Amino acid sequence: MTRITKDPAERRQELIDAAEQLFLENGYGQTAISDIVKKLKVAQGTFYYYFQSKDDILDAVVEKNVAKLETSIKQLTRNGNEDAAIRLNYAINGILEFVIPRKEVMNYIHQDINAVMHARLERAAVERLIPILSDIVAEGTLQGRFRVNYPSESVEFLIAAIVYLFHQPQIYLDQQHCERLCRTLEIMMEKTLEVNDFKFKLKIQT
Amino acid sequence: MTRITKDPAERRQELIDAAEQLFLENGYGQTAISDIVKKLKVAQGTFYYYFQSKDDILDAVVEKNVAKLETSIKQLTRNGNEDAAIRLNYAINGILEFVIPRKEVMNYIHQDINAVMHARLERAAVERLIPILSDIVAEGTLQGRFRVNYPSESVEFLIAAIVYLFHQPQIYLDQQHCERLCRTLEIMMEKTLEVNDFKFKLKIQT
Amino acid sequence: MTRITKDPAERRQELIDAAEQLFLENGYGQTAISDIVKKLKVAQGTFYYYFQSKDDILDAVVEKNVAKLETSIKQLTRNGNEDAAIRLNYAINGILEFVIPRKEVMNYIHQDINAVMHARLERAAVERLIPILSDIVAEGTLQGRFRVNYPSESVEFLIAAIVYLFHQPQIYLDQQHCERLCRTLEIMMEKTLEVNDFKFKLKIQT
Amino acid sequence: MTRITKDPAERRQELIDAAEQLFLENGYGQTAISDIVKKLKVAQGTFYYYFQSKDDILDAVVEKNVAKLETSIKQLTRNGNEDAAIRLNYAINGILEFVIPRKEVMNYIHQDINAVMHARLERAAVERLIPILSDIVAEGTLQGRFRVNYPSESVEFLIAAIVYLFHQPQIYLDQQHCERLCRTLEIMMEKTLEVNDFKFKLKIQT
DNA sequence: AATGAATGAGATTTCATTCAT
DNA sequence: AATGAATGAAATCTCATTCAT
Repeated sequence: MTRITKDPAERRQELIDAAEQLFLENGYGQTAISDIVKKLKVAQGTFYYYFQSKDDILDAVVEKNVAKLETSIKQLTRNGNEDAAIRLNYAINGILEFVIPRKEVMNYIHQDINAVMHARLERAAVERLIPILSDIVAEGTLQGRFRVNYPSESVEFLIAAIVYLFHQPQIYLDQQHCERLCRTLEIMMEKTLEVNDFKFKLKIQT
Repeated sequence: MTRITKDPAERRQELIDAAEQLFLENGYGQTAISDIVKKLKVAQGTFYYYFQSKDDILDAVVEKNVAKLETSIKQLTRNGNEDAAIRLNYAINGILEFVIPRKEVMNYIHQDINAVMHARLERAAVERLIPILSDIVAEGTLQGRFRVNYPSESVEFLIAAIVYLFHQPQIYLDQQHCERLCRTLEIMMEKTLEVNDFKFKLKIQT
Repeated sequence: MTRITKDPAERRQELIDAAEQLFLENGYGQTAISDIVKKLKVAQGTFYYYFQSKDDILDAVVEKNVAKLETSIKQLTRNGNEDAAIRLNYAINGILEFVIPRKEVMNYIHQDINAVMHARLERAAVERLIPILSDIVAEGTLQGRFRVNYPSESVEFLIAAIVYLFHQPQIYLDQQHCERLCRTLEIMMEKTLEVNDFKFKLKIQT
Repeated sequence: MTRITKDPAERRQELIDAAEQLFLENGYGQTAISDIVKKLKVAQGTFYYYFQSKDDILDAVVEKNVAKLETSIKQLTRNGNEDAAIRLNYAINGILEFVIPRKEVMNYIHQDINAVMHARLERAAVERLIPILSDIVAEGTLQGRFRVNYPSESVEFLIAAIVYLFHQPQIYLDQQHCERLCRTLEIMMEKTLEVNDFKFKLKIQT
């Protein structure tokens, strides 16, 4: 009825934010466009003014998160003068922090309710993180800090490990297991990169 | 319609098989119950005589595959007298063989069309594989074949790596990358388990 | 299909009216949503834009009728200066007129085809009529026009009698029986309310 | 598999009893044939050996109850030498006792979940009770015990009153209201039948 | 008398998307 | 830029009933 006009960019962002929240809470499949517009109290048609389809806004939500993650990790590791091991440690913790969902959110992600969004998010995140971490590892290798034959591929498996953690809902239930996983990953990194005189230190805040 | 009565177990299996194929081809969400029954030329109600819901048959499909995988891996590693490293090598290759989809199937699994089924399958497979591999690694550790602090958790990350491979559609497109990933994983295993005098040898048949 | 947009209130009313007619003709259980929308030549989804469920529109149909009945009876008895007996007589005849279905409709209501709608309608009607009639009887009692110990409960049974008539399909078949029932009810009212110098006069138009 | 043969009459009765209980608990519409046979652990087909349709067994359930009611009331009033007022009093209390559902059952009958069965039961019960009560009232009238113009029709409304009570779920919640309704009905009977030197005494055991 | 697998029509409901305003 | 009523295909699931054994 009364029509509220906003800056298009802002409106678009609002839609993305609302969608993100609902996708997290109820799952992508369980969220209807009508839920999104209801939340913002705009008309159904408004949605389609900004997005071509439901799939389209999922892309936007994913992109938003991945971009944020990318920026954050780049920021943490931007100091090229710093020790590669330290930078890598920063990066991994940055990813963990970002990616391991907060306990509250965890309630929603149970089951495979969000399989669709997860899969999309994961793929995008992996693609964007690989080059960043690869650079660090490659650099560290050049500097003799690491010794590793396939820096890029090793990074892939390192990220795979983090993705795995992300998928384990019981992380929050079993604090000890969580600790052990962190320790294990630290050691695996050490061994894999053959780094000496440095201890990786991972932390998952539950 | 002439009525064809079958042994319930057989009919049930037929339904599971048909569902599996359709889920793979078109995705879980894109497959309707009506597609399944049409394929078998049975009535819609027949489906619901055997399964409570669509979700229910997904469980059955997943269980069928996981059970097959489990059996296969147990079979490959059953010889307790054999060297733990060899048995582990068998196991990993067995999983890879089973889990990395055949090229033809790969066409369908593109995108996240099967995110739901994948997520379910993955979780179940991981749960069932961890104890098997853990046993081997633990044994190998006792025998002094491996040296590893957290056998079980290390196995988890090892499986995470395989899961990662499973998710990479480009494996088939870039043969070289695939090779490098295998080499990398072999080395990581060696280093992580601190195994000497043994070279893991992974193979992904594309 | 060319899209015809209407004032929501109007569209909603159309749906209610169509549903009412179909419920009466074929019974609630026998009426499918698709019948309703077909009748109006609107899409299936349009129904669900206005009502949450089939049950929901039944409520609306019932409410529409009960509200109409209530208004009608209030209207007939609104003159507080009039003799309570006369007002009560008006009310009862008003209810009979409204509630005893027209002969044509009667064809459909045979059997228990409409048990669900009836039950719902009845309950709602009873609840709304009791206070109106109770007021009149209570007033008449105060004025010494009636003598009755439990005005409200007596009204309940009076309404029960009308409900009973409503349930007798043979009323139309046996004109004489119908007459006798009316006479009986008149006398019972007289006796129960101990009203003198007034004869209730009921009429069922068949 | 193992096939248990029973006396047909017994099996039939078991089916009726099981159906009755389920209809009461869950409603006629909500009870599937499969529920009935599951309860008795017989095959689906067995049902159709004894009954033609679901509707058919509803008839049987209704008939069982009505017959029981009829027998019970006839039994209570069989002594033709007794005072007609006393016999009528017996009859009414007998009906109340039979018809007003036990508190436990009441939990299920809420709403219109049982509208179909109720309607059927009611119609049958009314039809069978009218002649019995009419006889008593007619006899009492001949004996000068009652004075009433339309005995049969008066009985109809009397029964209507009881049916009304049967429909009031709140009877159990509001003990006082229940009492008042009984008192009111007693008085209405007295007045309607113009009986002297006798007080009807109704009782609803909650 | 009994079994129980099979039938299949049909019902309700959902929701992404469109479009006239 | 925005509205929101309207669309309609499609999907899941129910269940009374049948019938070969």
